[in-house]
Amino acid sequence: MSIHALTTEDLGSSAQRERRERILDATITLASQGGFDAVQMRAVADRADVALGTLYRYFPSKIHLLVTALAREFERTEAALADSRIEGDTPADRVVTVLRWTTSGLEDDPHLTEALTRAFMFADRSVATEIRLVARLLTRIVTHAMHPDRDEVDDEDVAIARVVGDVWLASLVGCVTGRSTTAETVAHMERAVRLIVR
Amino acid sequence: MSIHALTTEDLGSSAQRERRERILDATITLASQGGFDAVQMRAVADRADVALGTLYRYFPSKIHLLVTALAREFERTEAALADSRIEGDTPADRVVTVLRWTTSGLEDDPHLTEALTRAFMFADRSVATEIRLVARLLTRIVTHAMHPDRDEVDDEDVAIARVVGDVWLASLVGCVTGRSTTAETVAHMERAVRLIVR
DNA sequence: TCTCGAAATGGAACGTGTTCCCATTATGTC
DNA sequence: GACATAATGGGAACACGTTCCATTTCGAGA
Repeated sequence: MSIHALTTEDLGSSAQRERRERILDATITLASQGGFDAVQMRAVADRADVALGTLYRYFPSKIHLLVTALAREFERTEAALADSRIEGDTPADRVVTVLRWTTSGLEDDPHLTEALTRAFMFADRSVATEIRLVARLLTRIVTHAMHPDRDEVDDEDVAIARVVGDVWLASLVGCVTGRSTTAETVAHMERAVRLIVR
Repeated sequence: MSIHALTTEDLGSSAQRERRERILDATITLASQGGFDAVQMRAVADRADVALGTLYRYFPSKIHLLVTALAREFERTEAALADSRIEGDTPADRVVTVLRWTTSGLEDDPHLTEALTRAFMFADRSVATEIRLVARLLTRIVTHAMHPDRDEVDDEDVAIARVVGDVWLASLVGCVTGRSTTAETVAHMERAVRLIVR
């Protein structure tokens, strides 16, 4: 397995950018229909109208593919949140709002959630770059909810946001593994946030 | 894949109990030598002197196998902790002590840590029983550190312990995916515990 | 327009988790 | 001890992630 996936900048031609988008679209579609197991590399290649070898040239493994798709979703989420005013008077309230909002999005598409979560959790060191990107996005989403007005945040806030992110991920895993229902997950997250964010 | 793994109670004969233990021992040995990828079902079967079909009769998947092995490790950890006096004057101090202790154990055997963590994180609903067992053990270990004297704990404590467990798991994932070093992980966990446990 | 190197294609092939089958062996009952 | 049943052994077979290669297509520069 090669070390690096092709990043957006590497792709000169627009045909390549389009191929890349088609691949990620196909990934999301399949994931959303049948979850992690349904994202089969041959199926992704077929649906994206791309040869298997090409798929592997763009994304060196199924995990890279899914984690990159997750990063793209997060980027869209962040973009959507950047524009909108977040409900809530205190940082904790706003973080809860964002988590609720995100979680309900996931609830609407449990297969997709399962696929992306499991990929993220199963990743190993070779996916470090993509993982870091996702972690950074998640932290930014949380810190932005805490302080929508600020552009800069201090270390303390980042640490808090990371803990919130940890709880969020662990909660997702709990949901995906059937350890807890969505309602329980939301309640747990809310309780955790009120413990952590003050 | 069948739904249930054979639990200890199901195994009448001592030959069966021994086989089961041999399988789990082989799993730990292989995991500790080469991590998740080295735990290959044929290799486990060979080393445990058991046929592949028998292995699958005892543990319906590689994930069941690894998560069960993790549960056994946790049971031993809990037993070891139950006897010993835990250093620290406050609940937070004691929780930090326990996490440090456990984490250093994992640091000594990074391959094993990687194998067990990734299995736990990759598990799906079919492993719910084993996952729940592990989660219960983890919660008990933390609540016991918080209140070594009490036998009963209230809901609040359980909620707190679950958040701590969440952070611990997310930190492990961070370690395994190469997002953070062991030192960073320990620091992050410690900071989180002091935020959460009061 | 032609040429050349890079990218894409189509498909074979390999490794490992998982399933299946059936002959053999242990286990428990009469 | 003989039998019925279940458990085990041994190994082939299948599925899907991944690799590899021969061939074709594409696109930029002469």
